[in-house]
Amino acid sequence: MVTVASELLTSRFLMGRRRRQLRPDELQALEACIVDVRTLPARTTFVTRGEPLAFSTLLIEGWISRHRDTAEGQRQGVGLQVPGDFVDLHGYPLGYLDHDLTTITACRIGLVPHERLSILMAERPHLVKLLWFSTLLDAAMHREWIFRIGRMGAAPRVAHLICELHARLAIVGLATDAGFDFPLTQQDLGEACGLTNVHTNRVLATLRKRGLVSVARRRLDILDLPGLHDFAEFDPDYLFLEDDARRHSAIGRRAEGG
Amino acid sequence: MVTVASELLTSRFLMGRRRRQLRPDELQALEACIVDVRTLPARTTFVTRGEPLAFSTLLIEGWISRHRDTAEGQRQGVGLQVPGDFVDLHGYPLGYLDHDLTTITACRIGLVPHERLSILMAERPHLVKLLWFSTLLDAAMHREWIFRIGRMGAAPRVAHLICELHARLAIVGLATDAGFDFPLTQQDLGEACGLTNVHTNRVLATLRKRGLVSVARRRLDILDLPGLHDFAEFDPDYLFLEDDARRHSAIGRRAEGG
DNA sequence: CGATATTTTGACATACCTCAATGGCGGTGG
DNA sequence: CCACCGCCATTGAGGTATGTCAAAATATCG
Repeated sequence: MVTVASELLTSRFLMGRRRRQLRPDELQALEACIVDVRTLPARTTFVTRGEPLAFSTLLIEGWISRHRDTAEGQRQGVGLQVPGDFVDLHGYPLGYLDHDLTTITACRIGLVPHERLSILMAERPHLVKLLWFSTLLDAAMHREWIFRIGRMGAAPRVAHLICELHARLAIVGLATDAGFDFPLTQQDLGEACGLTNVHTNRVLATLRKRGLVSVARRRLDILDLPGLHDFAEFDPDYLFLEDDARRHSAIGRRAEGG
Repeated sequence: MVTVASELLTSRFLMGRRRRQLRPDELQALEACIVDVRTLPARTTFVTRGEPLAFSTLLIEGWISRHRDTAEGQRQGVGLQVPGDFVDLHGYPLGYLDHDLTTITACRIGLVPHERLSILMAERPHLVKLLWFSTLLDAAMHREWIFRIGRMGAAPRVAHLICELHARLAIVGLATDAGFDFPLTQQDLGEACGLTNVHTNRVLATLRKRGLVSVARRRLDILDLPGLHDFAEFDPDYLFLEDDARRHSAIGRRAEGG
């Protein structure tokens, strides 16, 4: 388990995106909005569709799934959240969510009352623009997911999600180009890709045979990152990474004419 | 063609959602942000992925598609915009878009410079929260699209999109429970649903045979709205409609215990 | 009224799903 | 430390929804 360098609960928020635009006083103001820190066990649904919300949740440690379920018990993932994500900030302007939030691993979360956000709205327009920006990152990822599920075959689809998770974890210091801790079951992965667990299993077998990635024992090993990016036709423009974050690893090299 | 009652270019913005929260002075302030009105011909791409943006676009009349294209020329729709939608307001916090914007019909659009939005940020926090809200509606629709494409069969999938468009057009006065003008080709519809045009054609045939909807000559006739909602398992919670808008037609009746 | 885009139909291919059984790993308690 | 139990991963056989390719019919536009 990697230790966070800074003491701040918000230390990973917007890391690798527009964090440099966060002035120290703004960061302090945001940090001060976190009135409580809680630990949730794995596989716990803590926000349900339609429930009125008075708090938003900053994810400090752990993984969270956003999902919608059918009456027949089928589940479609609509997002995956990793440390640094302001999981349900959109609950503040919306008032309730259209989907559920469930922990995948045990999680540490910070609670931010909506009244505090209203104070920021009035007093800190520049910070608010960054908060707004962070909710739009989710929307951009949603669009990529629509594209992925709508037009890509199963194997590149899974590969693409792995590329996305790698890029997002890398910028918050939780992945290297060699791999990362990976708590998703094949069931979870399938739910995020619109696939059954059985077919997800077969896809992972082909990705391993192709020498791209290997998933085992809650760990994902990247065998060939450029090959994986090619196979998935991964272009990280939609993640709105800072230039620095893109140069630090193979992420985004393709766009720079490699 | 329906005539807009009010003279305001923004008259349909947030109509049926939280428009009542827009105070008259806020509406005026927003209207004053529109520095230019233009007409675009049908089938014109006017914003491309990655291009730096200095304006956002309010759609006054016409239909617009948001989409991502593959290298091989396949297209996946990631959103459809109808009058009243602030099409690329998210370009303001993001700086550029991750997708393209293309007109489907000829369109009237209002241009809003980002500097004007920055002034609103500083001076009108309450209005900004409503603008933020409106961008999150897109995100909520994206999530529903992920669900639709990931877990529903082709026929309910198309039916669900039709339900969504009906609900959205109804609240801005462009649809009745009998139907609405429908400029999408079967190709367009397929692109929005992750289907081929051939299969979309077959799906529309079955929806007609089931007595649900009939699409012909740029017009969509609803034959059985409750039946359509049932078939699509349509629940409009994700559209964040005002209570009034939900009571005015069959939209949302199901949620009220019908 | 001709040209072009769109819709419709058919035959065939295939990617993914379903159901079902087996195998392996990890945690828990004796 | 070992044995058990439950979850998760893996494999197989067979079905089906949707895609592909191609041609004909029909609408739309200039």
